[in-house]
Amino acid sequence: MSKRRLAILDTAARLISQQGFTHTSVDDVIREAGLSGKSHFYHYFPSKEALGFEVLDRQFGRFTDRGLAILREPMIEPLDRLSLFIDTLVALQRERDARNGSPFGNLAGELADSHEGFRQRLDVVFERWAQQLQSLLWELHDQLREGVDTARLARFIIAALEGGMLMTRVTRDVAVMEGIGADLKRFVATHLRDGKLLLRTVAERELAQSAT
Amino acid sequence: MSKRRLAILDTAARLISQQGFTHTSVDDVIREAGLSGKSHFYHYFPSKEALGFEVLDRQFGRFTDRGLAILREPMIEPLDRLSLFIDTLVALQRERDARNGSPFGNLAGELADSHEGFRQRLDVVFERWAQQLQSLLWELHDQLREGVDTARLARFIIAALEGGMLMTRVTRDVAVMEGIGADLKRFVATHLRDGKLLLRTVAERELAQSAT
DNA sequence: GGAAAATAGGACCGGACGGTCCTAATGTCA
DNA sequence: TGACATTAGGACCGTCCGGTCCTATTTTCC
Repeated sequence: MSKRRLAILDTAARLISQQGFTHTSVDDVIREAGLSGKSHFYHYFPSKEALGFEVLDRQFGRFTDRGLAILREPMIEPLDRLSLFIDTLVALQRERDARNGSPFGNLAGELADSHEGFRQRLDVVFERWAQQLQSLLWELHDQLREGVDTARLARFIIAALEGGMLMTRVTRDVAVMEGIGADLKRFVATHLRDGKLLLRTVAERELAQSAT
Repeated sequence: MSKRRLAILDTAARLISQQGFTHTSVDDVIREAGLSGKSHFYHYFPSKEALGFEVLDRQFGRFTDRGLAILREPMIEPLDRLSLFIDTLVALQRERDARNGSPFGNLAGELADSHEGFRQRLDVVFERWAQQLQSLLWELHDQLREGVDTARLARFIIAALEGGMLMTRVTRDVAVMEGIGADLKRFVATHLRDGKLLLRTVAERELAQSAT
């Protein structure tokens, strides 16, 4: 994969997350990526749609490596991993000044009904995400109350997070996302045998670690 | 308000919820509403944007009258009202074959970042919605555990529902929405003093009513 | 009957946009 | 040196789209 190609993908990813797919023109990408013209762009990608698909795939790859990876960290306790993951998404909203939201949620909102190709890819994205969460919940199996539907809980976590990012984007208020993160942790905690155990925040986790 | 005007608004609402605002052209509306041409449309609306704003306002009006109204029903217990409201949104997804999702969430996903006018209107929509939920939670005040942040809980409920509708639209699977509705009820129940009290489903409510 | 609103129909404009085509210079590596 | 990918630059096309303008006819209501 050439450097240019990567630059185009990164530029497009940024523009799409800022303006949406429809609102991002090929000319925008060409200008922002410093290409010389249309033919330069079409030298690397057969169509705008193909670019969009690749951006989505790439974005999910990054998310898998950097975001979902937290869920698999072997050195951290499962519950703390989940807590950390939620904190990461909250922090992401803060960094972006409560703009942009979730790349997947945005594309879903924009194209799920009108573009079957994107819908299917997003379906896969959410399914993989749910699987990662489910794996973590399985690890917690002996700490979980009986009868917990892990698949359902995994989807609920995603829905709450995506809904939270959507509302944060509309209200432009990071506090919304913070509240939802906190509530979500408490909800997960109610599925534990020791019902009173709340998920620790990052700060508390670091404190506990430095104490040992 | 003339009949034509209303017909245009209804047609536009349908098209926008199916294809999104950007993807719905004025010519689409003209064709589907049976207008004679551009001038006929622009006789009633100054611009496509104005049409969009009015569609949104109207849709929220309907939602307030038919959806949020459940939250205010004086003859039903507050908890049952909330349960009914959640069931209503789940049923709506079922009716629509897990398509379309929430009109507000869709517009938010499509335009929150790129169109300030829509963003502000959607902000108001979510705020009013949250206020209605909060009023209901206040009614429940003496059944609630101490320290429950009603504003935060109200926003969480909306986020979970909107996220659920988004995921349902992507997966095309109503079961997703059903699971989220059920989990959401259980989450609300954990805020009650009697922690074991689960929110009743519509069926259970009717059973209980017919028994009295 | 007359004014005003509603309906009808169509030509047209300017801009955006996805995409094609063509030519030519420059770099890269065997 | 020759083959090939990359970079460069621009002309062009067809389509869609929001919006304007103009001219009539029909309906509604005072």
